[in-house]
Amino acid sequence: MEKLMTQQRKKKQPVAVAHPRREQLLLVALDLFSRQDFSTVTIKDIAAEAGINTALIYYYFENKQHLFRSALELAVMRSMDHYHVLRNTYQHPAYLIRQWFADNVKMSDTLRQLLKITLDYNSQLETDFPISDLIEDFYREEEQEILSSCIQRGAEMGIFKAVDPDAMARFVSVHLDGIMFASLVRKDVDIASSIDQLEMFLWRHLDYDGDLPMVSGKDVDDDTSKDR
Amino acid sequence: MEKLMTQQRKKKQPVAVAHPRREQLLLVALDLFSRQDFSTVTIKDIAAEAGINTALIYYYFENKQHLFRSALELAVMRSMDHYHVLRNTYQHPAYLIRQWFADNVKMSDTLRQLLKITLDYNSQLETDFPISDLIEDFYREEEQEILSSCIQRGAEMGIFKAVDPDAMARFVSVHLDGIMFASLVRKDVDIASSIDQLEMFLWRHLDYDGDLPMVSGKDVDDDTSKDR
DNA sequence: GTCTATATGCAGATAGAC
DNA sequence: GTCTATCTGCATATAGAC
Repeated sequence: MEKLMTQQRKKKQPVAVAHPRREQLLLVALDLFSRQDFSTVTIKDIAAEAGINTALIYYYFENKQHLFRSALELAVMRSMDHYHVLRNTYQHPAYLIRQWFADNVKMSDTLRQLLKITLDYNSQLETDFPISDLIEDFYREEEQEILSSCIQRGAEMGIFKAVDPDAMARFVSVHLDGIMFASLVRKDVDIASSIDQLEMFLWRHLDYDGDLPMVSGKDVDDDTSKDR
Repeated sequence: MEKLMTQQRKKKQPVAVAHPRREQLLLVALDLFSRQDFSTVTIKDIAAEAGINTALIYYYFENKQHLFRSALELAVMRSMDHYHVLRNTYQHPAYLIRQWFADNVKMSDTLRQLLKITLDYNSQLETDFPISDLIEDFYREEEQEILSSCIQRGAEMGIFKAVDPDAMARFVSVHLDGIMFASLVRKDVDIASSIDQLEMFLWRHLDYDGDLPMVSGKDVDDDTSKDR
């Protein structure tokens, strides 16, 4: 019996959007995997949450690990799509950076999920198929393609002080991870204000007053926000 | 049959040091739990690594979760002891802060373990006995007792610019978490230089040149370093 | 495609000898 | 204290009817 995923594998689009049931399963899995971890989420849980039978999952996915990987792929691709739209919507470095921060606040749930799942994955499936490529892509998009290039362009335009763009981008990105992590393990963390504070720090280090008018009405819509 | 741990529970010192076998098990567990996570580390693994029989673990610990919790307690207490010694060794705010950074580099393995285990714990045992108290203690010691008070004292001495000490301490502490997290999921993270960079940022924000002579020979010894 | 029924294996935990 | 032997339950995964 030729199964579905072998066909999926051949396509260039690994995260299926065409198959509604498959996608539904991915979304359910993503949600569960982000709240608990790989081992505590059972196939039955996922099936129950999706309202289908346990065995059906094995029609759409080879096994639990592949389901997990696919769910993670979906999450990463969504975030990267978002970044991509963001990059193409704003040209001005300061605007783009400011909007990037705002989006991170809006997407904080999704990002926190991603962060937690990534960490799980690392300790669970080290031996198996790699995931690092996905994660590296994600961070490169975020750091190099957005932050670093903005900082560099801003310096060339003369509105930012010249700093090492890569180092600065890395610093901000690492701190953002810290915020997400802290919000997972500590009660008294306010993500929005923490990100605000991070933004202030960045402006200060770029010798930029950051006193931009908020670009309202042009928000890049976060289509994952309806998850909650 | 009255088991051992009931006696342990009565003592004021929950992490046993008196029982060598028990402590050995905790150390082995700590090591394994930090590399994999709660579900993938089996009782058999721990027993095998410790060179004893599976059943013996249940003589020393009620069940797997209690073993896990005890191991985490041990790790937290060790770190807090370390902080405590550090606090009592250096009085000068700038020295203490500088040494705090240096120690974090030296203890980075331990801290990374702690961070990962904490996150695991949160997603595994939410319903069970709480761990938040331990973690909160740990962070308070690190942030409030060391960083925040140093920043404040430095400001009173006139060597640091006056900033909100708690906010600044929080920022540094969160960033440190970010570094540890990043080093877990990304290949190209150099902990030492990342922490160095964080230290630079702090000095800059305190308007302090940070050009202290290194206090050599007075290092607070890290007695957990022999783990590796 | 979706289900029922079931095989398989393994991890956590216990009983009890020594 | 430490072991051998074993129970129990549950999660992944498969076979096969519809």
